[in-house]
Amino acid sequence: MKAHRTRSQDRIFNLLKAQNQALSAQSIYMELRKEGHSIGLATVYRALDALKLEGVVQVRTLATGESLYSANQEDRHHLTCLQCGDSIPIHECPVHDLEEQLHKAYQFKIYYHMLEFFGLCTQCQQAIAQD
Amino acid sequence: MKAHRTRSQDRIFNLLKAQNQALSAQSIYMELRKEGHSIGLATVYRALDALKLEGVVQVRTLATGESLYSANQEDRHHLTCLQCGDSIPIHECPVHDLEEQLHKAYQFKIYYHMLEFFGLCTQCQQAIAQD
DNA sequence: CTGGATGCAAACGCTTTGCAAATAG
DNA sequence: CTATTTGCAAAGCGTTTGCATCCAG
Repeated sequence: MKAHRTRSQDRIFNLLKAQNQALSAQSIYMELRKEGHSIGLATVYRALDALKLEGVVQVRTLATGESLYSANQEDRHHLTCLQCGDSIPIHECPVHDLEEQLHKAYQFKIYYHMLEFFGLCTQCQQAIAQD
Repeated sequence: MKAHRTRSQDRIFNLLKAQNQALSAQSIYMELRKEGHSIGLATVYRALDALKLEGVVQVRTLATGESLYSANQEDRHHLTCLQCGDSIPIHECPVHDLEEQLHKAYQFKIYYHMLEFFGLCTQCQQAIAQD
């Protein structure tokens, strides 16, 4: 078991903790460069992988294939429009009890969950109706 | 509003309906070629987009960035291991009531939802402990 | 001195786009 | 005949990998 955390991992973890929203790997990269660190994109991805496996960073994969990373443990779920891609954050979340059950039933160590709703936002419903 | 559905859309929709598991765009493409249709990969993606917007096809994006498409309406949620990528399907789902509430609260037309759990499977928990 | 961590650039894989040919109505 | 759909090839974009260098212990 590797107890130790590298310098890049520390920097990235701190950056994420200071954030109140999820960041893409690319924006983490650009942010760190802006701060003067000569980090590489590959390192960002490698560090995120490690933090992910530690369970301290969670990932949300967008429909575009891009992944957003965050270190805060809040429930942030979304209503995402299939047409325009807009995401409305919601806070309701009825799955914590289930998480406990699943842990017992499958011996699976659950770090976090993702709950996303897909459909059409009000505007796009109207836009499509007018076609 | 486009009522009509193209030939490719029909073929793909039928293929998906006949399936009891979600398929990637690439495997849909290969399956249709195998059946003798001279379809292009671009057409597959375009048709999937249209079906998605109709609300008759749902998408699940893997951590790899690949998307899986399905036409069945079952609740198929998963426990996914962050290390080995293995997915255990589960059937519990406590979010349908919430869906109704959200529809009313946000005027958002919900087609489907995705509920995914991430962590470590039993094997990977052990493998990591032995490092 | 040695193994891991790092940066860069090239490779990779899925997806999207440009465009001309085929097709539908 | 006009608009839409299609297939192909090329481009796009986020991510991963190969490799030489750097750094920590």
